[in-house]
Amino acid sequence: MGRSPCCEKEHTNKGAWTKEEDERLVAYIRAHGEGCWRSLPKAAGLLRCGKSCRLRWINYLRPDLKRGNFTADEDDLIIKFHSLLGNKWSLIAARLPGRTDNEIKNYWNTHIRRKLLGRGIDPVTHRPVNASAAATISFHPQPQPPPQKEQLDKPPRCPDLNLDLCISPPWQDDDDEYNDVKPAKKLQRGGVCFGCSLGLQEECKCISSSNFLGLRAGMLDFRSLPMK
DNA sequence: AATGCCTACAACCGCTCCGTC
DNA sequence: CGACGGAGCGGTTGTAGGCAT
Repeated sequence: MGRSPCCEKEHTNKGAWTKEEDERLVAYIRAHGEGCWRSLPKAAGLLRCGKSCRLRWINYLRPDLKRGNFTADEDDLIIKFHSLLGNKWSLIAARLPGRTDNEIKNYWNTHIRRKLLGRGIDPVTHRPVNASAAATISFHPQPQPPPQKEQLDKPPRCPDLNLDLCISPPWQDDDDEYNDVKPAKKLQRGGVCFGCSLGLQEECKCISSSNFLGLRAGMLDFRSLPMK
């Protein structure tokens, strides 16, 4: 027995939203607030999936959205955040007020990726393209003997890449209790805050206050800080 | 004017996370 | 402690509009 679908597909509209649908959704959320997306469409009189309503509100209808072109400062921030966080668009969006994860993701794929490639920078590794190629080559520099069975079960590890989403002092690697914590929890349990890791925070109590990535303090507006 | 290609972005889909029971 | 269900995330797709031919 599988999970029940999030909505009755045969009774829901798909594709672009009409002005009337937008107005209904906005009016309902203004009156009742966000939340309970699954039941919202029915309550609001919309023939839409709850997920679709949530996406439309978050990415397009929310009143605090900035919209319009990205500034050069925002470009730089996105690149910096992406170099540290990877494709964690929601985390990046949380630090760019008025921007959504979808918007940043699209902007990255259509503009910034190309911009970095044009500068000869690999948009995935944030290293010069030639260096990335060299790193790839050096990863298997010589013909390798046939892998053992246990090696086949594990993906190859690149020695240059730490794929764990964790920016933290090295001592935490030896902390067994800490290693049992899921990555998302680790982000909230200490280490250097995101501002410090970028060199944007001049005075910060990130370690003592466990304010990594600004998750405890809420949204940080890095645009108010000097760019280096 | 017609056609084809390219770009940008809104929206969808499938999966994971996380709270609740 | 595991199952379930809602919410959220990230990858991908669809399509409208712009541009070149």
